[in-house]
Amino acid sequence: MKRYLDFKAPRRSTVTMQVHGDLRQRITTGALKPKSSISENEIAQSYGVSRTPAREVLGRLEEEGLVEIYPQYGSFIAPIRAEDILDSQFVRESLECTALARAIERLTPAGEECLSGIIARQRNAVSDDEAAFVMHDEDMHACFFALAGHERAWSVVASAKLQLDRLRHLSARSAEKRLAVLAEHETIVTATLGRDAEGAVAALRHHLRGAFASLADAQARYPEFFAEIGNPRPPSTKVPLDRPKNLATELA
Amino acid sequence: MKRYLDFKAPRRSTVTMQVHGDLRQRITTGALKPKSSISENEIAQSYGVSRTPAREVLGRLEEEGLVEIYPQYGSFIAPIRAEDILDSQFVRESLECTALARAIERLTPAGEECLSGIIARQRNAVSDDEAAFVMHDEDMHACFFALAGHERAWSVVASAKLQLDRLRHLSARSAEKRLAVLAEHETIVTATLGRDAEGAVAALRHHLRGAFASLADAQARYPEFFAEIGNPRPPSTKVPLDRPKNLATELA
DNA sequence: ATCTTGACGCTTGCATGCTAGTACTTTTGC
DNA sequence: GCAAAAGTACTAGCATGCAAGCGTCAAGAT
Repeated sequence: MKRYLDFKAPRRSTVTMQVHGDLRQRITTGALKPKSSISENEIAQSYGVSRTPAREVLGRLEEEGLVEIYPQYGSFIAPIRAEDILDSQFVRESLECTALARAIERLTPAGEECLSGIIARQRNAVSDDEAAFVMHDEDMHACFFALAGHERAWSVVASAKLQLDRLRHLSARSAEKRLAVLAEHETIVTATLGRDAEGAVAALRHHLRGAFASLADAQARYPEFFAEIGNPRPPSTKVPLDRPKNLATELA
Repeated sequence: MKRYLDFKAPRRSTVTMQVHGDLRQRITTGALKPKSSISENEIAQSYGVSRTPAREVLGRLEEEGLVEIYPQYGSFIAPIRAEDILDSQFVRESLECTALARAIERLTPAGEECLSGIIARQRNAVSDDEAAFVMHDEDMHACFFALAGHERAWSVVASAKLQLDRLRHLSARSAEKRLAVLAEHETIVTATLGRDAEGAVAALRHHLRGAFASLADAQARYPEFFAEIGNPRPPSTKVPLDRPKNLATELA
């Protein structure tokens, strides 16, 4: 029996990880369209790997809510569900606003500098480098969690954000919109540096809500990407964390 | 190419699901001790299945933070990490308090009855049926999310709760403690039914914090179950959702 | 013309064999 | 005696084969 080593090098990259990351990006960006078919064999062949890692990737994507697997029938890119968008928004807004408030309580000079630096870098990228702009955007949001002393909680938001990102990529992006986003970021950071917790949280909440305001519009423009109403997401492969009872029915 | 069917029966139970659920419970309840070895072959043999589902289960458990996998060396029940406990507590407290506040805004007679029923059933189980007591406990917390209209957000809390549950099972339970928990629940529900959002949230926050107050004590009593300081959880198999940059170092 | 039925192709679930890499043990060289 | 090096037993990552279940569609019965 091997024994646990308290200091152990982290695991290196595997084929499964790489394919998983690539497919996740292609789904969230919309390169792979919702409801389209995606089988184990298809993944295995297109990436030149065997069915084992392909199968594992499908399982991970299903846990993330990006894929639906129907045994003996097929697997599909999950349609976008309005309820998922709303729930993800709820999770993100709640966690991030709480984190920001706590970050302001603990704000140090080093933290101030970190925030200022992110905004400065984002301002540089606003006009021409969209990839860098998005990266700095995420940095700012993650920074709130780091400053709050709960860096790992950001990963929870990042999971919820997957669904929101799918929606975001359905809307056209432009330099004007990036400018507006930057302005909102600056408002948040300015209030944060001024220790104005209430104002900063309000600005953050407004910023986050703007991101998903396009839900109705996207639903109207791309109805084929959305789930039919009354078609709840099928339960995942993982055994449900709570008991299977449906509380909603008890409330009806 | 198969096509997506909007109305499709959910997938049935698989061997992977069953083993996953069983192992998850045995880890969170402490039946499997942190840092102990758990290999693919061991799982496969003890459950009478092949290595494929066993391997898949290990992967899922790793994503949940309950197992650590070291390639070509072995897999182990993850040690309990104080930082994980604190972050999980942060996530749960933030989401659940937000949900409760929103639930009070939307509270209907049916919702009131649902809450009262849960409390009544829990009161019946307080003295002799611990399993039922815990079940009704979870029901109440999940109910807040259902009443808030974000039932799916509860699954996020349930994930975070896994780490907290591991800690909870290190503390002895007794009928007295159950009575205290019931009293706290009653305080929360009474304030909720009275539309006292501030009081209800405060009571809930106090209730949630009591659950993890035993961290220092457990760490002192069972040091062998906890991770050494400065031994961060190794990155999971899944490609990180955020960029690998460590914001904490930038702040130091 | 319509309905039933059965063969077919495709899918995922699971079993198994092989390989490369790890920590540990033994042997070897001095 | 001791350190370095070769050997060993185990691990997880990956490839591949088989089985069971699903929808599809064509052939046949009514």
